[in-house]
Amino acid sequence: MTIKDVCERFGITADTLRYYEKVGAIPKVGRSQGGIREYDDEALSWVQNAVCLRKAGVSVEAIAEYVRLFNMGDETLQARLDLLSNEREALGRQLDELTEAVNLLDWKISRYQAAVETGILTWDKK
Amino acid sequence: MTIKDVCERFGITADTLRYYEKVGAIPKVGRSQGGIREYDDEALSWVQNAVCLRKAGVSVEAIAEYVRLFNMGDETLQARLDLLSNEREALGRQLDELTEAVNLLDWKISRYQAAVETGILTWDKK
DNA sequence: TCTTGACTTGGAGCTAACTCCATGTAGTAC
DNA sequence: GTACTACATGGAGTTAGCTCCAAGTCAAGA
Repeated sequence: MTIKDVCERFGITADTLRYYEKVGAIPKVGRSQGGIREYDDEALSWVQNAVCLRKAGVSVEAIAEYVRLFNMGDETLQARLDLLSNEREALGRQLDELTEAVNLLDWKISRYQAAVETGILTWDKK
Repeated sequence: MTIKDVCERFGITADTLRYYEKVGAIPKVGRSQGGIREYDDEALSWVQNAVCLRKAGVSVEAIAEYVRLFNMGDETLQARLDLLSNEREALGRQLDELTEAVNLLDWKISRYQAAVETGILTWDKK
């Protein structure tokens, strides 16, 4: 699979994909004899991992650290577990803050919908 | 209320608060005769709004645009409703991506917890 | 009156995560 | 052989959102 195919599949640019590889957020991808990147299933799942975590706001640095530990082998199992647990916790907090903002917006939107009909914008609770 | 009090209440820095005011993410705050910012209840609720939305990833620009429309008066009711609805939709998508990442991490963590006990890391589903 | 400390301003500096660019090469179409 | 296209690389540039800094003001305390 070429870099173009992978971009299209995940909706990111080739520059981003090369950038992820450069900083280690995905492991080095195999090359053809001409030097062109060739993505196999394993490479694809690494890309998927990076893209999914990035969309949730996990830093490229944290993702790269995970990859680094992974490449060091079995003695880093615990370190990887710790890293994932920390990130998981951070995402849990982010989920709370996102939910709070959604509630705020939903409430405001309900006020505005009423206001567009009645012409009166009010912030009375209830 | 002084800028320091507001910072402590919301867990942000004075620089951030002044920055929000400068770019319009909160309306201009009243000053004492000596030029010092004095936050009243209305100012506080604007700060709360900005902080809550920022934590969820809403851009400072979008927040400032809302404030700008608000200050223009009733003829922008519909525009404000549209803006809020768009941001609400974006947050909904963000919520989905966050949930997906949480599920991914939870699954990986369960694999690693097993691996730390058994010494064997496996990615077999279930 | 002098010092101290918390505030003010405008503007420069910083970081993360891309994004763009110049230059070069490999493989295919004619 | 030549043109074209898609890729490669290293490195510079961009953007959002702060964050820091220098220089100045003001109110309160010794």
